[in-house]
Amino acid sequence: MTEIAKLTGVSQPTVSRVLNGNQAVNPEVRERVLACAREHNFQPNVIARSLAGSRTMLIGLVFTDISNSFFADLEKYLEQEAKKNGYSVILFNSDYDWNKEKECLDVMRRYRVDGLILVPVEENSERFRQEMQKLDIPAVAVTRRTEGMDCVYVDHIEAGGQVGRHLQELGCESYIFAGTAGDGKYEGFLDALIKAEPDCETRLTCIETKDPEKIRRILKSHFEKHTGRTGIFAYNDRRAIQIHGILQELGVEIPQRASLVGFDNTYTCGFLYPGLSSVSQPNQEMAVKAVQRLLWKIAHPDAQEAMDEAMQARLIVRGSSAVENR
Amino acid sequence: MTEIAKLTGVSQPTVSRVLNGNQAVNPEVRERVLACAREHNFQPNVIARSLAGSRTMLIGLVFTDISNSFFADLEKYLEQEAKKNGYSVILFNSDYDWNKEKECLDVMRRYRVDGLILVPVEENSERFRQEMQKLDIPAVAVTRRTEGMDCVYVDHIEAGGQVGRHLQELGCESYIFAGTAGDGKYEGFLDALIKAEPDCETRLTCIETKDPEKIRRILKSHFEKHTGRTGIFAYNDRRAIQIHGILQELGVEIPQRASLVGFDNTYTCGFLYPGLSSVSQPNQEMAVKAVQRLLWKIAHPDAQEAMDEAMQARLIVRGSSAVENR
DNA sequence: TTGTAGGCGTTATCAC
DNA sequence: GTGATAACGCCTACAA
Repeated sequence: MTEIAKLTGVSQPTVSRVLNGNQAVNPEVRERVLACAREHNFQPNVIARSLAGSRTMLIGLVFTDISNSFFADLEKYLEQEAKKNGYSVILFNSDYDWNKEKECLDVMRRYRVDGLILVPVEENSERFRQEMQKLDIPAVAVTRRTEGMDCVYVDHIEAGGQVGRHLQELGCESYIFAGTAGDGKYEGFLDALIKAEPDCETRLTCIETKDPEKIRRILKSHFEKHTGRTGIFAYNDRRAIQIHGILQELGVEIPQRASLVGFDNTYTCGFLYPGLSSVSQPNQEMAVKAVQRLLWKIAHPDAQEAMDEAMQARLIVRGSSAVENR
Repeated sequence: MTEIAKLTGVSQPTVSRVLNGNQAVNPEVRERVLACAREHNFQPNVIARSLAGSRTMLIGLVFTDISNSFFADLEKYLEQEAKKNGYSVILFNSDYDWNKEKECLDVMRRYRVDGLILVPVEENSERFRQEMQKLDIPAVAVTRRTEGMDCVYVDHIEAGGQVGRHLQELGCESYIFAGTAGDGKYEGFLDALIKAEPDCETRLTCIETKDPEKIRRILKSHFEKHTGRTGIFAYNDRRAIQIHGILQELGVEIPQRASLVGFDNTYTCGFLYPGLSSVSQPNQEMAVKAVQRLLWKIAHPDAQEAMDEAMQARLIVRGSSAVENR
């Protein structure tokens, strides 16, 4: 800037004013300065700007694992929305590790990011709450409901319910849930089933392991015992795709004997055969909402109430749980 | 820092020296300062540090599309390696759009990133070369070979060759390549085929479209006409998975009538049935190499020669192109 | 409308 | 060893 000031024969602050366009300057001077800046492809030093002003125009992103395509997708939309508002994103993975997450947060603090969007590892632990308090940076949690903190997420319980009702309509005789039993998806799923069949819990198996070999054995013995239709709900597409493959390998007909539903509606769902039914999360909307809320919090630092609004997921039915397939 | 200085009764620069640990300070003072810093959970302002010193400790990452799981995976390793060396990453997507890429680069310049790792949209265009020159930031291209610029990438031609030879060994009567004909993968694939069967080009079909319906029609008519074994090579797993599904839908036996090979070896490959053969890129090694090279360039700003080292891909054979499957 | 002065939180360069 | 003091590149008064 100083250089441009010299070249155009004005003072450095004037250059600043022209480039930021917020204050009145002589049109003639403005043109001269702009031309010079363009000519030299001047890019303002945002580092200096950050130091002088009070904003860094940085949004910190902390994911558990960006190589999960669901998060990768989300990050794209977050970045998009951030950029639209003049912000850039700085990104870290916590690897589902609380200590790494803590480290990430420290680094964010060092960078004096204006705001934080994160997928908390321990969304409701006390130490997480304390850490966030100590950090004192406007933050929004995504994907997970976080008590006492702004968050946007889809209602897993409700989504699980949708899946439960859907599989029930198909006339399943037994059910399998692949994932953690403590999950909201499980809860909603089970609740929906119980509502219509109070005794169904006896016909519901939960596969918690991730080991493909174990999953294979469990499924094999299950389908040897059960001849009727089984409704399977996997807590994410990755797991669902895995099960999809195992079922094919075992020669279990999809959807006739096994009706399968995944979660996240990743692009692969439509590519499989039969297509994988899956619960679609409103990714882009979540991203937009999270960024908007964050910007609002940045603008209103002493707002009290935390936003806690569940978004609706939508079940996309494909071949793997088609109602009729004859 | 100033505050800590006051609290401990030393000067601010001394605090700086203690915290950076590079200069000699009185051990007693050191302890006092460290304790105070810990107590207040002091996080140095890297923005100020960047402005004062000459390094931002930021590495800019420009991807074409991080929602592609191959890139997402790569970014994880890049970030990991960067962090290991004290760097943080700031991330942008170019969306395969040259103008957006240019914008990203400008923003990187504004942030005065110390170095740049990018997946260029137009790896060999003149305007890209000029832009990089103008930018004048140490940079390394990943994934794509880039004339005159440091780059780490896998040798697509060689990889295509591996696939060609593999499919040939299976005794295929015709071949399909799904992807852009100009690609290195295609080139190597074709070369390998021609080497053994000079006339094979007449039996090679190229599917360039991305439209699933069109792909479906082409495959359908192909397998109506050809009864022998067809070797199919898709330029990435995404496309391969799509074809995998279509083949199943059409009732074409894999691998007996259609032997399928993808590219990237994403996690889904092992989950499909039959498992999808795929070319595995050494993701982590590429990431490490890229970061290391970048750090080296940052340390040696006026090094002349560009590194241009191709890495080896490795074909992972699974059920979709199993040699025998009876 | 414009220039001058001071400061943002560090690092770097001096003397002491 | 340590404390002044001057940058770093910009923004925000304030004064002219």
